[in-house]
Amino acid sequence: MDDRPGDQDRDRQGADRIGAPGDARLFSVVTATDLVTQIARQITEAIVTGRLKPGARLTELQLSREFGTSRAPIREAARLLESQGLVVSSPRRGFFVRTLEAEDLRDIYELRIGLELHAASIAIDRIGPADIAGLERQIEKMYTLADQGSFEQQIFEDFTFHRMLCQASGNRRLLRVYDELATEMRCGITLIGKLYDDPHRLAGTHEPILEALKEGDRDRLLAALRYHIAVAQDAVVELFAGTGASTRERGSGS
Amino acid sequence: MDDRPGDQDRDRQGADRIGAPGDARLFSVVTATDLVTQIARQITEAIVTGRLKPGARLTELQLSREFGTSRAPIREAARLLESQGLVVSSPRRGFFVRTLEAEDLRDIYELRIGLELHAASIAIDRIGPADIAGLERQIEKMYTLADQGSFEQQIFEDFTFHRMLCQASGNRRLLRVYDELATEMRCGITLIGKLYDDPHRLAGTHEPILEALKEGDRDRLLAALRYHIAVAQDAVVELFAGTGASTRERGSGS
DNA sequence: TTTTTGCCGATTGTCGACAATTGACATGAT
DNA sequence: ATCATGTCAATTGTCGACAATCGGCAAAAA
Repeated sequence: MDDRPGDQDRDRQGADRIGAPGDARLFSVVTATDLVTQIARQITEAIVTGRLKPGARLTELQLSREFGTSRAPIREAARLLESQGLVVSSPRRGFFVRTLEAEDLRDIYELRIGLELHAASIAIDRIGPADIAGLERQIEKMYTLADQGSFEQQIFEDFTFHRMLCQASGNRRLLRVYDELATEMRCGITLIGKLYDDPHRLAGTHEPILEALKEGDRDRLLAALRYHIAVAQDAVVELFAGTGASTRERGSGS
Repeated sequence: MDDRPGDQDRDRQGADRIGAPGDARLFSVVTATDLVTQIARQITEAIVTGRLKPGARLTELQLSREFGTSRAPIREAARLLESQGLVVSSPRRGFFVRTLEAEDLRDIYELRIGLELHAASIAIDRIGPADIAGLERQIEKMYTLADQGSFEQQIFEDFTFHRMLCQASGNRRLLRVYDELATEMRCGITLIGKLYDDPHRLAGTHEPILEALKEGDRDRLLAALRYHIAVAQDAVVELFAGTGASTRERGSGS
């Protein structure tokens, strides 16, 4: 009776050191990801890119026809997405793409402030040169993408920056919570459309954060980060309110 | 085509106002909860009470025999638990009850400090007399349970207090994150056994928090809360290290 | 006309079975 | 003795089908 899992929650991609150290890899790992993962990924993609509108109904039969699978993997993928808050399930009516109210966005950003400030406060004591260099490169990437690059890419790289910050805290659970929030934010942002008029400004607003982090100035770091997120929050909420106060269409009758 | 969910994420129990306002309810609602929910609940219960030891292997067949159902509900329940971090799944080996390392506990409590302090900082501006009264009652309950009451009940009521605090923030997502953390903490605490020598002390340590909250003194509130959680963290981590540095048994051979 | 009742289609909840893959063991070669 | 290979049981991944349940519509009664 073998009763121990192979690896707990190590990164699935981290299949390094196969042979002797320093050998050039001949092949890349090939993973047979199960249908559940693929389906969940595709649905997530459709939601965050806005191809699937909030409130859209998803029936298992329809999805299974579309994916060419049986309903079982669909169900599991849907449950996965439900636990991430991307869809909600009405007991016997099916799944619906999550609708975001203005209140939800407020909650998300409010929580995000607390989370990232805490992460930064921890990270400033633990961060090493490698992490700082990574953050610098990330800002660089954002600048180059500001000239050429889609809106979605810019948002994505912005999220990556903040993710790296959370990662620098060394707290896995904190990072997981950030990831959960990030999906929800993406879900809400894409349906707003253009967010920043000037992409360069988006890239630039990260520099004070990095500066304070480099100098080890906790107060300035927290202030800069709080300001940065609050600005984003105001922009999002305002734009969101402008587009109609809710992603859910009002009921036509009654 | 009807394309709107009946209710988004309102409480399922909240089936009030059936008839005219003020009528006495004749019957209580009867809910036919599906197998997945029941199974997930039972497994969770078994894990947090320690009946299922960390690292224990769970095969679908065994569980389906035990529950008397097919494997489908088992699978979905297991996935649900996995998303909550109570079990981990090795791709084709099955599910294993999550093992907690000392590092995990450190992460959990570290995150908890950030989360609850943020919650308190928000709540202090929004909290009303009703919430404060609720917190007071909760402390009372803890005192009475200190004399008579099981260890698990005391822990449970302690968690309830902190949960109410998070709830007072009015931020649904923050509350959700706390709930996630709470299950993980329960998962780790029960296997340690007795935590506080004096249950009265456990109840008493909450009073400074409530006092500061009542007076609207933010600094004192945060300090009291930080101290309270840090004490708990130290106690847990220390006891945890004492019992063997990890919930996972070391490999016997090798 | 309004309300109640019965029915029906649509959709999920659950099941049993098959196929694919894994890890472990035994066998054979070096 | 050690390593590689082939085989096998165990377990998951996936499928198609059946039954239970729900929401809505139409018909009948008031």
